[in-house]
Amino acid sequence: MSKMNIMSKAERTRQFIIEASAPIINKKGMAGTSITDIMEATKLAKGGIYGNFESKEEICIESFIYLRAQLANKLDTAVSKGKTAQEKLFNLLDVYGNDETMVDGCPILNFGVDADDTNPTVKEYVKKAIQSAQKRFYTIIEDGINNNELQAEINPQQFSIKTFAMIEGAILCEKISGDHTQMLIVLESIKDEFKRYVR
Amino acid sequence: MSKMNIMSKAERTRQFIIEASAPIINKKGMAGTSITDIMEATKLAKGGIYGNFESKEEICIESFIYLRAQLANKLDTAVSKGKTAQEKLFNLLDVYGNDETMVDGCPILNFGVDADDTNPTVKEYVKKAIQSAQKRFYTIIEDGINNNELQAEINPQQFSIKTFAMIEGAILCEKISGDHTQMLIVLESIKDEFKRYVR
DNA sequence: GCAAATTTAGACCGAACGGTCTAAATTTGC
DNA sequence: GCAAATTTAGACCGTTCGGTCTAAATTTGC
Repeated sequence: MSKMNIMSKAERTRQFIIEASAPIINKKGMAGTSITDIMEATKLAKGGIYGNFESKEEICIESFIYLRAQLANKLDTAVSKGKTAQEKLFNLLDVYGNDETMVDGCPILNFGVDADDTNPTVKEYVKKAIQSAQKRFYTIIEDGINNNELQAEINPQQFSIKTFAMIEGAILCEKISGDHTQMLIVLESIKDEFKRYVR
Repeated sequence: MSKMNIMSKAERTRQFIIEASAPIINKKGMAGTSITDIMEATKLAKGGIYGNFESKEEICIESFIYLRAQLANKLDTAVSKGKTAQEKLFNLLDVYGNDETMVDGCPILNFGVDADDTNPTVKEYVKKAIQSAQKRFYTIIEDGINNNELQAEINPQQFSIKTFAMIEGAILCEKISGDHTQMLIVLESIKDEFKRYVR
């Protein structure tokens, strides 16, 4: 064919399978998602799947990596658009507060709970994802202190751990109760707490 | 036999199956737990299981109800041992902070994430469990205000939502990272925030 | 545009799945 | 302690599971 591409056919198909599978696995869980589900979502036959992945587990792992990267990009972009620590933090929180972002739920929460007692490989990836999500908050605070934008009394470690935990918990409550106001209350109170330390 | 019991044999067996299955389902998830797992844990054959339950789903539902009741009792007991709002809250938080309590993870978190997109019945039970867990915090604060132990500026709704979310998020982080200090940091900062409103 | 290499369809596999059913074992009421 | 009722064991069922394999289709390099 005259069409050319940087990625080989297999690489493109592989990526296509990941993108089609990720939201399903994120929703139904690793054990709850069957190869048949993935076949239906991709309109590929078994050979098309197993020619590109050696196991369902590999698809699950790559799906988490993909979802996590997507979300991290979105969050990093939001942060980078702020100039001050306050702008960065509030932009970041607003992404978490945007309904659209978490339509299928947070992959860290979903894969974390799913893999915790069943899949050490995925668990390790989730662990790294949690660390970098917390670090995103940490860095904003730390920079704010160094800039003299924030009082040195704010504890970046404590703030980042609290904030991340509160958001993940709020995602759970929001999804189960179908009530977005819980997330909004949480985000507002994080902002209020932050403001106490703005000089 | 001469042995008598308030519960019939079937009722006792049913309860035994629930108690044996609940920790497994809490760990491995509903889809991830097979009837064979339950047979092994109970040392019962299929007939012994299906003579007492009409489906795996029913076992899952009853397992959640059981785990939730166990946890609620533990938490309510801790609260009842406090005289002041502060004692009640701190006792409650200390149960969450006790490693032993959540050995297999929080059923609200585990079943919530698991059932969210897959099982509306379980989801509804989790929703009720979240509401009553939040209410436990709410009531402590509300009573504290009415007693004049707390300043009226504390917002019970906001406090209970934040606190519950933070704890659930901390359970996730703790289990994935294997680091109990995150939970301790969260609990300490909840206590610090509370103290700001003590008269 | 053609031959070689890669990729995909789909039949096929054994194992495990949730669930049923009957006969044996056990509990129960008296 | 015995007959009736209940409960349990485990063989059995059809379905679905994850995964393999070969032949056909497609992409690739030249």
